[in-house]
Amino acid sequence: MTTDIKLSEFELDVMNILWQLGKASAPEVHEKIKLDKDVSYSTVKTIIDRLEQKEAVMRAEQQGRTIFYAPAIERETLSPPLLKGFLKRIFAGDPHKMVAQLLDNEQLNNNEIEQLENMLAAHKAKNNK
Amino acid sequence: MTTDIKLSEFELDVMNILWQLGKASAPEVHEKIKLDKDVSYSTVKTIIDRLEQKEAVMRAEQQGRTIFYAPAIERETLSPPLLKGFLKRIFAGDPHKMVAQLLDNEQLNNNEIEQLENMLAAHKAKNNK
DNA sequence: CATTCTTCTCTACATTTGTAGATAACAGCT
DNA sequence: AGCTGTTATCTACAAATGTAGAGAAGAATG
Repeated sequence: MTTDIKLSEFELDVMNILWQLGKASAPEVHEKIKLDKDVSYSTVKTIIDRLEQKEAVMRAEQQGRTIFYAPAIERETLSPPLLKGFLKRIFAGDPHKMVAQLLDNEQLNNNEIEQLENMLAAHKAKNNK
Repeated sequence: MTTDIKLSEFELDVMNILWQLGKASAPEVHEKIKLDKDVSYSTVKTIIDRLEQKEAVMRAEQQGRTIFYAPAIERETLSPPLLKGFLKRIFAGDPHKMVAQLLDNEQLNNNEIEQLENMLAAHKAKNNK
């Protein structure tokens, strides 16, 4: 019952910005969002308000009448259930399918692939312990 | 233009069943869905109808008055854009974050990890070519 | 064939989501 | 103090989504 929070795509876009910046005012978030799609300030502010309602963001600070918002939930808290659901829905719960596609889509260079290999090796080690 | 198709969670659940079974009647899909959550036949049928509307499924066969539906879109067609969006929203576009979490959440045994390692090796080889 | 069962079709509705305008209230400048 | 720009608040609305009942229509069976 803890992480029963459900965020929409747009809400996640905003969360992402906040996770990146740590905290930001609504106009700042608007600016960032506008790099991707053309929406009005009001729209963005509404999303932020809803996130506040859902207790996904909090008012962290205030300068004059400008409110700075910060995430009230960490990415690491949200992502596990989301990844699980996504995996299930899109890849029939099979991690291999997913990694395969990841490799096909993202053009990872050898360096990056090696990092992944290291991760795997580390996990194998942990399994064996 | 082509794959500008947008499916909801529930719709994806149904697609998943169809992808698994190849084809199925609405009552069959309902039965499968009920294993996970308790919804009425009507609800499931509505979702199927919407999928048909969206041209994600098609009527493949008819026995008596029972219609058998089949996917009109393959998982492999849908998943790349979805994975991309998901990666961006949930993991700030960083595949490493995602794989790390995948390893943490899914308990992969060494065998499975080795399969992933092979995949990576294959990709490295391809990169070098 | 009359009845019952199954599946489909149609309609409906509350909630969530994306979208934004109108207006209020404060801050900064002249 | 008055004006102007900025940000917040409030309200609204269409579309998408989850949900399901009522009723029709064909299939099965006594």
